[in-house]
Amino acid sequence: MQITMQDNQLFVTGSSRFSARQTFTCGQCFRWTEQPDGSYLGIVRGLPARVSDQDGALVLSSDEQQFAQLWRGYFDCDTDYAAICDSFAIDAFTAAAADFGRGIRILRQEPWEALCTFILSQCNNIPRITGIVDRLCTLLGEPISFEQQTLYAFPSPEQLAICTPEDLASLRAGYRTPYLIAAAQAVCSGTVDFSALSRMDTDAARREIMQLRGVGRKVADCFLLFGLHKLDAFPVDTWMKKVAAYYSGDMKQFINSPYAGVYQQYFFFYTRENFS
DNA sequence: TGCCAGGCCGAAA
DNA sequence: TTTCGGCATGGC
Repeated sequence: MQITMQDNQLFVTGSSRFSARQTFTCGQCFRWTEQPDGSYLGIVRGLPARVSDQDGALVLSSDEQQFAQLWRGYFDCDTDYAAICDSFAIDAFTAAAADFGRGIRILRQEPWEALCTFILSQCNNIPRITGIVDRLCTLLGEPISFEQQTLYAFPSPEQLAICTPEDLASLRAGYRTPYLIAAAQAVCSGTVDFSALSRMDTDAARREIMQLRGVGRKVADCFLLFGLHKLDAFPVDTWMKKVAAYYSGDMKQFINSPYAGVYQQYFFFYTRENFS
């Protein structure tokens, strides 16, 4: 990994090229908004940033200290994605999927935010999920000024735990609203402990988080992958069937792979763009 | 207008 | 264990 500073921007290059569009629009996160110049604005753990890519480099409005504290981990800069991509390519379909999504990084998102956004994702579409999350942050999140704009941090569990469904009616999240409040209360009471879940193996963590109302196998696996970066989380029995319908090969070697969760996102991105 | 979205829950078979 | 209707809402 190489880091250079130029015009108050950090350029990060490594073994794999980075694509802001692929990383932010592949469906793993819902809080980065595209700007007219093609860059993206977002907030992670209360810290705002502008992110873009240039010749495969990750370009970040950050200093080196903040990069070391937050963005290096968030963008998973120490993982060799080129090697992972290459390992996918065992036939024409997987090679095409890997090449198609070669700029994706599996972000290390804040667990609480990932849990909420994937609770909201159930039986929903990405534009609407994005809208609900945006309204949630505008309603309850801390406003933060950044480059003459106001961005909103993701609200804390404590803020959500004291809300009633009526308080959140403006989100228009439908039957998902009580699930969100219940999750917040579980986090506040210590029933759900992200640090403890992070230390568990994937199956144990899945069983724990599925105790929450409104968290089934699909939401749980998205939380495990995107919130806890457990790359072996994999919802074989849900949407992957749709992928398998397009794909006649043997899925077992993917399901058993330590990078099964990463496959999930590459396949999802590839099939969504090409088959939907 | 009608279909369906990156589901989950609970009842019934 | 599997199947199925209901659930809120709104993109397309």
